[in-house]
Amino acid sequence: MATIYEVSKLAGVSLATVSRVMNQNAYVTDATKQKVLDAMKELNYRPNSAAQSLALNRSDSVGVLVAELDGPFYGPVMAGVESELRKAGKHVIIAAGHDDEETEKEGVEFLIGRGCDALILLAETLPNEYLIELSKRDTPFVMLNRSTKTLESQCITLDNQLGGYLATKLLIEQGHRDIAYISGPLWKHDAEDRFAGHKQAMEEAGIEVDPALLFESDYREAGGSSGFLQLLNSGRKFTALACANDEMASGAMISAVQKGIRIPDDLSIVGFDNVHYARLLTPSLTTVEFPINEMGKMAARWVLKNAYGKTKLSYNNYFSPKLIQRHSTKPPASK
Amino acid sequence: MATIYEVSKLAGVSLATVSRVMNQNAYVTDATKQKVLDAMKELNYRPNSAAQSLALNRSDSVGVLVAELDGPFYGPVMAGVESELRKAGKHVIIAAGHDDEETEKEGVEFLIGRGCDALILLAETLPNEYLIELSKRDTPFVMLNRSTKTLESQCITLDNQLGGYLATKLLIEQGHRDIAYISGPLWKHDAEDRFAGHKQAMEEAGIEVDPALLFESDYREAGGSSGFLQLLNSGRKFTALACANDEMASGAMISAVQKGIRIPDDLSIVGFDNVHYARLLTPSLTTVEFPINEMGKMAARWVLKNAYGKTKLSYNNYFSPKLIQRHSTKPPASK
DNA sequence: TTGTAGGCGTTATCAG
DNA sequence: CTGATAACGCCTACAA
Repeated sequence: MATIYEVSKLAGVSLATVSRVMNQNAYVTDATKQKVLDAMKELNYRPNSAAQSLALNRSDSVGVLVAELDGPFYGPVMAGVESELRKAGKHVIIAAGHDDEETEKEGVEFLIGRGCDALILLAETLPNEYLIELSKRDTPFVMLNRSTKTLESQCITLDNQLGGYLATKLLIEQGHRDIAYISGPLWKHDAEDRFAGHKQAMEEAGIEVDPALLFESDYREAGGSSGFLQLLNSGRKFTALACANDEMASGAMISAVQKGIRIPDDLSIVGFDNVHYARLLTPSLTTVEFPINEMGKMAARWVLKNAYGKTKLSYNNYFSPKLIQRHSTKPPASK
Repeated sequence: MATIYEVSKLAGVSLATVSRVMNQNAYVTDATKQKVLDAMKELNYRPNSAAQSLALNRSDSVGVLVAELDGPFYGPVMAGVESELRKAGKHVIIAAGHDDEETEKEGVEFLIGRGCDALILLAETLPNEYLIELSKRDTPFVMLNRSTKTLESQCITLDNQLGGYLATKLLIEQGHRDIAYISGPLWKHDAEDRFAGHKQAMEEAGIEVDPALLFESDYREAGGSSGFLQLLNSGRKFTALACANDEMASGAMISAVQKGIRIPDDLSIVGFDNVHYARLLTPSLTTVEFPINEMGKMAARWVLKNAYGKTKLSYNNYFSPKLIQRHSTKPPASK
């Protein structure tokens, strides 16, 4: 690979001049500029980014940590981040945290070690203390779907509680009173908030939250299936089921159908996230929209603004969920 | 950030020694080694990877180019690649090509410019000539789901034709004779191959391929919907439909249901890829498995072997598709 | 076993 | 406007 030195020799100028035309940050005669450009073309010159990073103390790459690289939720985040960052000439380095504290920490160190200029973290298991420590180091970072008190300005969040509230409220408005709930792992902040929203809606309607109609699951499809089955076996009747995410809702739906339960006639189901395939289920799933792609873009803009000094950029760091009504919910059959 | 120089000073040794204990590639007294280790800990030292890259001419990162970062197909590829590479201490840099030739080329240059040691390409639009040119440059690369004659050893492929064949053959074996086909964009190699498999099965059964029962679409759900509708409006009867991927199959399925067509009673549908949600559709979708996650891992191993000299590693570069029978297919209703 | 010194490819600060 | 030259942080012969 050609170096800047060879280019300068061929063009008959000094390296400094070559560097100048590359970075267009200083005046160079059109004539010499042309000579340099020609030389670069002829040698098929590409700057060595490691050398640039070293000299500039900046790598033009930002690290993204998500739990998984596949799955209907994380894909759109990365897509949003990448599209926005790429436009700005920045690179995306990705690490998966697999919902494991140790792995997530390793991921962060991995990314920092790689010289990322900033980090975008979608991490559930990292303890607040760790994040606070991290904020004292030199790599700026922004968090998605997580709110840490002392780091508010670095958080891009969705009002999960409102989402949970809207979902259950719809059910109530439709006339349901016996409403079961399958939550995500309650140590996760968003699961906790969504559940709080559910309770809020119930209380507001004067309905007591029956512990027998609650099941704490894992945000996964299989977990939704087994949760539903447990609820069913408990013997307590319910005409509606709210799930803390669409994956569990789809699992529950599959299990319900297998048990001969008709949806929404015998049972209404509402999910959360509005993943891509929610619309494809039969019946199509009523759910709460989580604008995760958009939030990914906002995270990217946060980075552009706060780590790359693009001060003109603006971004949102608070999003509101919206209810998406489809066909998995309807008023309960009158007895 | 502390540098190797500060560590050496604190430990009272030379930089060379520090470097040696870091890289564990030369003998160092246990005593001095300990001193160095202590100093590193105390300063919370992390090597600067840009400097390492510059000195070693190696970045320990590999570039991955896929069409999209979301979607049910690409996620599992990245997950496979990342998991395998991460184990080996390599980083993954991701770029999206968006199925556009110019964007894909930019992506490749972007990745090379970033100093990737190797590339994993899942690119449909890059012309063979470009790839051949690329193979003459210094960054080794492997391609997924694409076979370029002169670059066979760098291709990890699935037998798409066999897959297409299996899908249609199932339909035929079930007694269908009037079989419609919605293909992917035929300029894509895999779409072409899958379609070839379809024709092969038809011919083998002595059934003529009726052009009125073919529709070339775009591999997307909406394309499957509109394709199906066109087929329906053509007036030609068909009792089964093979789609070149699951996304189009799901689109077709949705449209069929909206038209009051029962699946599989009135119409059998088979897809391709076995994406995650194929199982969640109603009825669950019969399809052809594309072990894309596994193939991603293989690509990673190719890189480890061919770009990082891990010669002991072995990998497969040829995969066979398997039919996954579910509930969207059954013998046609007897008239 | 340990230290010295040169080099990796760029950028940036000075002079000129 | 252009050219030396000193960083940037690390690796690796070569010496000691």
